Amino acid sequence: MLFQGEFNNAIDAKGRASIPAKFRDVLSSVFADERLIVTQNDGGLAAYPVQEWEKVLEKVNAMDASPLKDAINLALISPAIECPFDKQGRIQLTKAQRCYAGLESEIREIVVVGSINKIMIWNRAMHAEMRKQAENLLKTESQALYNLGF
Amino acid sequence: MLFQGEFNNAIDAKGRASIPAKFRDVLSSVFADERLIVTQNDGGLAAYPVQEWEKVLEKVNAMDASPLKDAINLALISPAIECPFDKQGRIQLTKAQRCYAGLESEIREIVVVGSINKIMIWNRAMHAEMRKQAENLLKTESQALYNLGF
DNA sequence: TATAGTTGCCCACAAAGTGTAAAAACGTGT
DNA sequence: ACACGTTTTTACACTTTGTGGGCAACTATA
Repeated sequence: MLFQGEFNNAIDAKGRASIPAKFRDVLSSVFADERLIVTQNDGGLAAYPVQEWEKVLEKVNAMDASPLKDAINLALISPAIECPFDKQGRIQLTKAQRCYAGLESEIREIVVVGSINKIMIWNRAMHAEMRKQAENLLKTESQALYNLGF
Repeated sequence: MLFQGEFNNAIDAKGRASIPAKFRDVLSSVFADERLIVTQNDGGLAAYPVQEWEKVLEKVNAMDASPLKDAINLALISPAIECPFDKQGRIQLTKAQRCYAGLESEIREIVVVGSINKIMIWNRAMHAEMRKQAENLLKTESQALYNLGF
């Protein structure tokens, strides 16, 4: 369990997103490397420690050519870019990244979510909507949840 | 990892496309050569550092004559021309190039995408459409993505 | 040779990105 | 509940980058 928990942070007017101190601690203590590779995934941004990202790259490179591989390259690999931290623990997101994640201009509210080996960054309103939909699905599956121990 | 990331830039009324500063840095620091060879590929424009382009040429030349080789020459090699930078970091695209890539007249919005050893330039709307289709495919392959570490 | 279109070069302005400092908010332990 | 240290946000100054426009040189066409 590396990255865990949700944090309601903000991006400033220049598009810098503050990453929770807990996640930065994980980066320096577990990975000894404060760099993040940020890509676009499923309407949000996904930030991987370099080490984890390289594992992903190797696996993708090992794939035979296929439409799936092309789609992965187009949608997930090409947009990926290293975003270094500044002294305040923030990363600068590019325009294209903010545009993709619905974080243009006036929108400052984000949620930063730990997801095992990566960190997800969402438009907070969008994330709330996704959660609502997930909860609706769960309501129809109470037996399955019970069996899982929830 | 040479060229990486997506950048929402513009072409001006004269057909000049600004290339992101990050890519220009890679050109001068890694290749020590600011020239780009621009060709047409898959509905967009592909720009190669001269050095990389020459590698491609050698490999194609080494092929035995075949319909495939002819097609490569016709569609990929012949249209290629060198596009030098102006002092503002832009390259001048020809009419034929803009026409091929769907960048006629009024269309100003492009996306410049790093793709390892080359730089792709797309009509932004077209690129968004391609991404959408890629993401649709990815949605049907969530198990495969998980296995790859995404 | 006149004309229109294209190309390259230059400048200038606006937008975006970077760095630093300080204030506000938060959490912890006493 | 209070004080303290940490974390996050705000604010401002400064630099870089991207974009638009002017102008002159060149090209092609008629």
